[in-house]
Amino acid sequence: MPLSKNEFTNIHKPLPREFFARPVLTVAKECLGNLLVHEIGNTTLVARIVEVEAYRGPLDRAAHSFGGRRTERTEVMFGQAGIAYVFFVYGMHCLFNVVTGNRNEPQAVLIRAAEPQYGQASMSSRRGHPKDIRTLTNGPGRLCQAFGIDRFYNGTDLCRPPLYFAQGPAPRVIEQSPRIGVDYAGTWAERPWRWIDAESPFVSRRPGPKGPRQIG
DNA sequence: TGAATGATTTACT
DNA sequence: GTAAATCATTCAA
Repeated sequence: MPLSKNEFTNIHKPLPREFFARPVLTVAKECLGNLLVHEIGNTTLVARIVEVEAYRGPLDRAAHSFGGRRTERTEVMFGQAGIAYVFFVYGMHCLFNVVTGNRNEPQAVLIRAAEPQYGQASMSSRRGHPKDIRTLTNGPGRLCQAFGIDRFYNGTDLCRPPLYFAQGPAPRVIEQSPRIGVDYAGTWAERPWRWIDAESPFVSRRPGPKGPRQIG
């Protein structure tokens, strides 16, 4: 669905730092529907966020900052909100997060999937022209590749170009479920800290055995 | 200095 | 459904 004229005018207005300087569970849910914008080369890439996860900090076994672990990699999560936390995993993929909360609260929102709005051809090219356009951006690694987000964006400010968030249309129905791929975190992995736009075909995984829970 | 491993994706049975 | 790809980060020694 294309953006309305009003939504289009918002594309060049980055969300302010105050949006991110709130508890991670709040920010994660409110990221849904907002736009991820990347001005790269002569192209502007825009996609509507439809799937996120919260990584809550020292008490969350699934978070890199579990136990207050502060290393070169996790350092940006201890800083101010609105900064990118991008890390490299499995020897081949980058994952994109935005830091939330106050300083010294090492928490972040993982952006897992989005719906392309503008610059789809550029995304497709970067992804190797897949047949199914959903695979352009329906996973955290795929989204990074489509958007040209690499590890060098770690620590950059997301409250200004070239990479930033903008206001977009909120989902009509939001569902939540356990986070993906963090079973090792035990019962903390079962906390329903994944949120999706229930009506989006770009969500990375369909409802699990028990299914996500509708919350509005 | 070395070994283990991972907030994934892809190809294949 | 399962397995391979592939390397920065982490921690132990």
